[in-house]
Amino acid sequence: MRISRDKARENREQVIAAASTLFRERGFDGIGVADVMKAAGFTHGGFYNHFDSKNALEADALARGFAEMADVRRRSKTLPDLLKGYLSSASRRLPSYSCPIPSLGGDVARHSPPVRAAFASGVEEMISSFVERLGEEDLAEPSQARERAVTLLATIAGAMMLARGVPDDHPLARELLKTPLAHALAQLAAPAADA
Amino acid sequence: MRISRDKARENREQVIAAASTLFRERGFDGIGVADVMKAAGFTHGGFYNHFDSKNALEADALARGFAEMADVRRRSKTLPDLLKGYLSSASRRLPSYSCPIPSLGGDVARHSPPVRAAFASGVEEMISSFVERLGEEDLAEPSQARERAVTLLATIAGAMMLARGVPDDHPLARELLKTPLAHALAQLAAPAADA
DNA sequence: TGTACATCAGTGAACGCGCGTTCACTGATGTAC
DNA sequence: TGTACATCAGTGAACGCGCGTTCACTGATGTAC
Repeated sequence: MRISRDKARENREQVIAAASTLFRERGFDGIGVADVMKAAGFTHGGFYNHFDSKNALEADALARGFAEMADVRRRSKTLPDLLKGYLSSASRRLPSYSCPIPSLGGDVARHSPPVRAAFASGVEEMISSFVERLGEEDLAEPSQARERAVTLLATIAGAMMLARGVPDDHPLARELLKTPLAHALAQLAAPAADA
Repeated sequence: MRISRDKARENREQVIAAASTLFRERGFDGIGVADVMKAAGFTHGGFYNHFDSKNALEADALARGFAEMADVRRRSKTLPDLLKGYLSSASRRLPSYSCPIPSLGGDVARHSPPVRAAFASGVEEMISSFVERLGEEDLAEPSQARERAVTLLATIAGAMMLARGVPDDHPLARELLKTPLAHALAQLAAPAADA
């Protein structure tokens, strides 16, 4: 049965949304086209009406993940709040609804150019939004805001990746979230403290 | 043809060594048992004489990667030198011979308990060695050394993961190494600067 | 020390499964008149 | 506005390939006497 153009567009979005959460949870290679289509409520055959390949979906799903993060940022009142959420144990437990960088960043380096381009856009967007926040909230010297933002992203993304890799009951699981968070918050409180 | 016990043990090490570099370069899912055996100079059939499963090899290969990093650390005169090497563009280009965290950390969270246990050991070992260096080289207050080391590892591992994900010719590829490195070095130079 | 036999590391074919992709088909939608 | 036809989103079977794992076999090594 054919579907209306609008409905088809909507269905495509459903597929991307499903892929976005599933990839973050299980990795690009841990989820198949059929799994994604099933999660979106379809059979796998129709996939290629919407996407050229699984690779194309990966790029779209990654971009969607970053777009969701932008929403999360918009909902955070302050940068410190945002950091607390980012490095929370809830976030550690739920990669499907968290930043795509810790879960997919390592894989991205080995994926297709469109995936890497989507990754670069998402990373740049996160850095830019941190720069803006640092300025607005008076948390860094304007001349240092960009440097601060870049390092901050590296720290929180790295911390979450490390915390997720370690077994759930390992003391490091907690330490790898708590310590970098405390350190990041302390840095923001002392904007002129480092060179 | 049967092989001597010593030779067999040596062959096993060859397989682990090959797996260690190949997994870092292409990810656990990007390399098959047959690829690893071929790289080590064998046919794939003998694999199960040495390992219970591919999963078991993954754990051993990860541990080997961390052991190689320990060698690299031993060869670095100072912690700043070590950081420069870690965040060098050569290291970005050669994941096979670099720290397993940026390339495999994200995947580890989705792998078997033995792999995660090996990851936790490797991470703890890196943190401990950083703590030691910070103390020996007088780069941090003893009371803050552990916190510094944890955050430092998160920052450099996150930075390398981000830099590798971005396309090679993207400005972020350079910025994501340079900025966190400068920031880390500045922190070490001012050990008492933050709360 | 020498001999006979059991062991087992490595070989290469084969199995079975999952996955990305293709394809013929269906029938409601969109369009041309 | 109504009718006839073309389009195409979604279905479900099928294809082909790669991969983890198994297995019968080989022949040098290790061992028992």
